[in-house]
Amino acid sequence: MENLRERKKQRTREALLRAALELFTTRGYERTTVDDVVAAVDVSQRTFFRYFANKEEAALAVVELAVAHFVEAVRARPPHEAPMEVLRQAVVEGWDSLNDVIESVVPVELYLRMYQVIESTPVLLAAHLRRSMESEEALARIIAEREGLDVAADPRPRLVVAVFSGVMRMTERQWSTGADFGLDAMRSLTVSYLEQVGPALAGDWRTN
Amino acid sequence: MENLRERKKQRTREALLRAALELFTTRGYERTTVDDVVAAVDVSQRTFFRYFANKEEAALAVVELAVAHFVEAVRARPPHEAPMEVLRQAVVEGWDSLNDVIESVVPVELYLRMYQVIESTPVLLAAHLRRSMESEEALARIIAEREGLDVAADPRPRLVVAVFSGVMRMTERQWSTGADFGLDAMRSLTVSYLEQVGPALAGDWRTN
DNA sequence: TGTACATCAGTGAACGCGCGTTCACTGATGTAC
DNA sequence: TGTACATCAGTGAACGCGCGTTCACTGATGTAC
Repeated sequence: MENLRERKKQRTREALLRAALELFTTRGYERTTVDDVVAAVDVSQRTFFRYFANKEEAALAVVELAVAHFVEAVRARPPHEAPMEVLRQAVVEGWDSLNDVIESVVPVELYLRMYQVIESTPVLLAAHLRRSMESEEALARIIAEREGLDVAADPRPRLVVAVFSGVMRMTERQWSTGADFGLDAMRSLTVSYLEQVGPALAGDWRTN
Repeated sequence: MENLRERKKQRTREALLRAALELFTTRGYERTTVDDVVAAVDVSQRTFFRYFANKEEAALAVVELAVAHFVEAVRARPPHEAPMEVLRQAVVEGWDSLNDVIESVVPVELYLRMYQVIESTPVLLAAHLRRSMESEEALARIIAEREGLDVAADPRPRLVVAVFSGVMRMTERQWSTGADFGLDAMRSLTVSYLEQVGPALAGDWRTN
């Protein structure tokens, strides 16, 4: 950002990203070619691949942003909190600031629509899930470090993250296919589901 | 299977599948073309696509078999068992019979090697995760039905499956990258992790 | 048991397609003096 | 403030590649009589 060259790069990247999302969300991911995107921004195809390793990466860039934001929120939790509580607090608190983070790059409304495209496009959903797996590993390491544990020796950090991520993925799914599709709805769905995990795991539901 | 034509089809399919797995596991998935596979079996490329919708499907066919086997095991659990127990029992018991199920199609050793290829090939891992998501939905419906619940109204069936699947995915990952890579090791890893989920979720680990 | 017809797995060759790569190049921006 | 050189984003055109599709066809298997 410090000099003109950097600012120009930033602008080119954002123009590409916005054009890509606009096309993906209106025409569909599969039916948008990289050539369509570069034509919209009026740069060469080569330039696109300078900013994004592949088409997929452009589609998922904005989700990556949200994930990074969440991971940072986890890192920032006070050291006395228990693991599950750290994750829960980070995700809930993350929603509050997410709006601004997204908006600084691309309209939130576009982000939300892109989310639905990802969930409903098999290749994108698949890529998204694989990337989520990678963030799980990162989260497990953060938790382990907080607790002074070694991920290779103690499975608990990975376990708690795996459980948490399982619930989050289910939340994403329900959210993206549901009627109320806004950041607030996601927030309350998250809270509600995380509250119900305990009871759901416990014994026989019929005796409750 | 009833007539000659069916038996021939079966044999063609299995020849293609075996050749594909053999090539994928030795040369790698990306560096094996569909043309390589059909050349090994000496049929036309067109024939390959008659049996597998795409290259990916051939690579994941044998995993699909194991998943279907597990889903059946879940269906077969006695009605008095609690949800989490159903899943746990089904997966543990599933391993016992899995060997025979796999072996009837392809050598188990090839199956195991293919598993490692899937875990280490980004596109395949991504596709595998997406498919797993689909089985999660099927499992949730089975659990809901057992309990006389509606998946749309009560999130607990999906929650318990999401948690279980999160743990299973972590198990797969640890297993496939670990030293002891056999069906028995997978079984004991599963049991061990499922045992530790409760404690891992509970409060502060340091007080234990 | 034989004949006539229907079905359908497999053929082979050609092709469209879009992703991602490659190259030598241009011109704007940055830096040193 | 000006000059000379270095850096590097962007160009444009061409290309390789393999997946997956298409077509009209052949010949083996199945079925009806």
